[in-house]
Amino acid sequence: MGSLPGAPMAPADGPPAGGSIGRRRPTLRDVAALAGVSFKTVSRVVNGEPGVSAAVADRVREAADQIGYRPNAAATALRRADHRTATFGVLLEDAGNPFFAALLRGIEEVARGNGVAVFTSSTDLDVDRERDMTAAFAARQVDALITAPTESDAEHLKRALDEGSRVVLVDRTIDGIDVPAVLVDNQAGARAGVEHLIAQGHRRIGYIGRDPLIYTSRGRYAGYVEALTAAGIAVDPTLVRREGATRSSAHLQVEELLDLAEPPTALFTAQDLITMTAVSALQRRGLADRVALVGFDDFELADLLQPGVTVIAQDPRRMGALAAELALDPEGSGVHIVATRLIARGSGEISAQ
Amino acid sequence: MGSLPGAPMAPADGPPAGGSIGRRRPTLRDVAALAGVSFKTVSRVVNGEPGVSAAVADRVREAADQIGYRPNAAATALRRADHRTATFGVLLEDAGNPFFAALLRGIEEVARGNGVAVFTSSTDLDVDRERDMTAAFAARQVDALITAPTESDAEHLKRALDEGSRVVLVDRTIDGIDVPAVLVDNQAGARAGVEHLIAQGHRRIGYIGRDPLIYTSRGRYAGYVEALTAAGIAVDPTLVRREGATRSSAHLQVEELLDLAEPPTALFTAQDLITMTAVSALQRRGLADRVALVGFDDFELADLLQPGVTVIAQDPRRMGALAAELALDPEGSGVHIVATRLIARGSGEISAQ
DNA sequence: CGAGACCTTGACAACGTTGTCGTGAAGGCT
DNA sequence: AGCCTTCACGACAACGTTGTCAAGGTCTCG
Repeated sequence: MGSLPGAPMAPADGPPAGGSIGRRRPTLRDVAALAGVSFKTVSRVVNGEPGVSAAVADRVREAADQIGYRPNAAATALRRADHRTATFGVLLEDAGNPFFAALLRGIEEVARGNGVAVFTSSTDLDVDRERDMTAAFAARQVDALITAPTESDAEHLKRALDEGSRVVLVDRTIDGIDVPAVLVDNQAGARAGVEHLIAQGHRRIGYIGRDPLIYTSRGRYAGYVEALTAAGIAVDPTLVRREGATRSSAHLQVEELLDLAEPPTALFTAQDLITMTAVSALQRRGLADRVALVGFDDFELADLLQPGVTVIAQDPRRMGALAAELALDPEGSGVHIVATRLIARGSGEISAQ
Repeated sequence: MGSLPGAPMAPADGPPAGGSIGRRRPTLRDVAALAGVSFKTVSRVVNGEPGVSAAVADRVREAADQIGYRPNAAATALRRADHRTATFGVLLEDAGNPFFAALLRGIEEVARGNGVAVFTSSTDLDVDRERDMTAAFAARQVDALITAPTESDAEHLKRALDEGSRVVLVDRTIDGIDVPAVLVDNQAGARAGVEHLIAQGHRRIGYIGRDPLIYTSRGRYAGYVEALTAAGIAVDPTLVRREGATRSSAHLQVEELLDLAEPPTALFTAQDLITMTAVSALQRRGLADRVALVGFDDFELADLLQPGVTVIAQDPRRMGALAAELALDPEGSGVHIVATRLIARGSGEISAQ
């Protein structure tokens, strides 16, 4: 709409008084004029480059403080040979999910410590949105894109690479692109969880997970199968539900499992939201103390429920921090596996019969 | 304190032998050369400006697609008269807290719908960090800064305003600056919660909240006092704890209240994390069914605890969306109050005695 | 004391885009 | 036919910064 610079609402005097009067942001030239040097010298001082005498440097710094000079990020990004912007783009499934929220915090922390600002966006597994936001971040020349990719198509990421951004995968990986990644051994984690249930004597163990399209979902299901197979238990397809994308559908699937003629005596839930949903369904039926439950992902209050919920915990904050470090380091590479651990709280220790 | 320009060390970028430095990104000129027009014409087509014949426009679009042209955001931001960057900065206390996470999602959603990218950072109530990040976002010329300010000093926000960013406050407000805000009536909400407890016959109601320095904390405490006073109950300072900043200290304070010679028969907790902590402490003592509890903020699983936790719920997603809309609209102004509502789940309906 | 090396500083050209203005051609009107 | 307006397009400056190079001064050393 309004295309011209907004009409001056208030004649607010510049932050630190003096210097430039207009509301125009002070530039290198303004500082230079005040300090009586060339603007290039100011640039050198601001950037800590050598070749400026101490006396001049002090004078310049004083002038810069006085008029409140702050470098223009756009001009810097435009002109710099390396095109660095001190900016990351982070693309996760859902910043509202505690797992991703913690992951984001881990990234933020490392980024801030290095003077890097972080763009965020949630994809909600929408591939178009993912592509759009990748493009939006690439257009803004992020130094690195840290993403938990939704599907197997890597074209948009390749393009971001081509345009000079680093790419780091987190939580999920993808074929056809060679970039650093921070992952968890989903299969081993899930296997440990299911083995834990088997150790309590369970043989009919239900599985509720998300769409196999999701990377983590595939690994966790593989771990479930592996644990059963290793124990000589056949995988019973009627006990497996793999469409638990949303909360309500997960609820339905727990109900279905419990309604079977021969219901499972234990459940393995492959994600935090599904676990919460399962707890809800079990409680509603008064089965929370009878049906064992182990969930992938730790979550707040898991220890305060009755019984406490046994989980395979990840360390999302650490995963985020690690991903950010890989993003910062031009040499960073390889697949980094962050350990999971089983936290027994009661629900997973309910024995069969 | 990393700053945007001037990396401390200039690691000589990849040896020329490295070779994999991405191809130069195509520019307006590249498209122009391919289409056989001037680069200004390409600019017009890309921006949908009038004054280009349909035939030429088609040719230009084709050329742009062919070489994968994407506008350089830095150059645009630098050159545009209005300095718009289609970028917001969001500065909240903690993106890991479910309340703020939901708020962020609300902002994201509206922003994405309008082609705006969102910078995020958590302050953890650290004023220095808040200032630094405000500066970092302002340096990147965000169109708007949406923030839940920590303290009463508005200087850094005034400066962001001066430098051309809009500022929108959310969840908390601050004196000495006239900008739009999205708030909740903390006092009315807390009063409703405490009145709910009074209606169950409670007269010794403990209060556990955060530092009065925090805006929301002040309003909620005022609501507590107001409800008691209206019911003719004197405020007993021994029942009031207002330093529950961290989880562990909140735990301590619940313990202290319960250890009193005459302990409270009900608790009002002024924030989600404190409420969770209180639930934990009550459960550990086996008092969850005897001491009533109402908390400010709704949270995941509140309905699955035994008993379910009665809360004063906010609508953080809506608050975020509203804040983003105010940020988008150059005419947006005023203080917008989003309603709270009491959700009874059991813990708040435990009667005295 | 002179030559070269070094240090400090400045002039100037980019970076990729938008804003302003100019120009030639086409079209409308008298 | 002549003049004015409109249209399509291009030339060019400018945004605020960094990279390159050169100028002038000082220092070192033979």
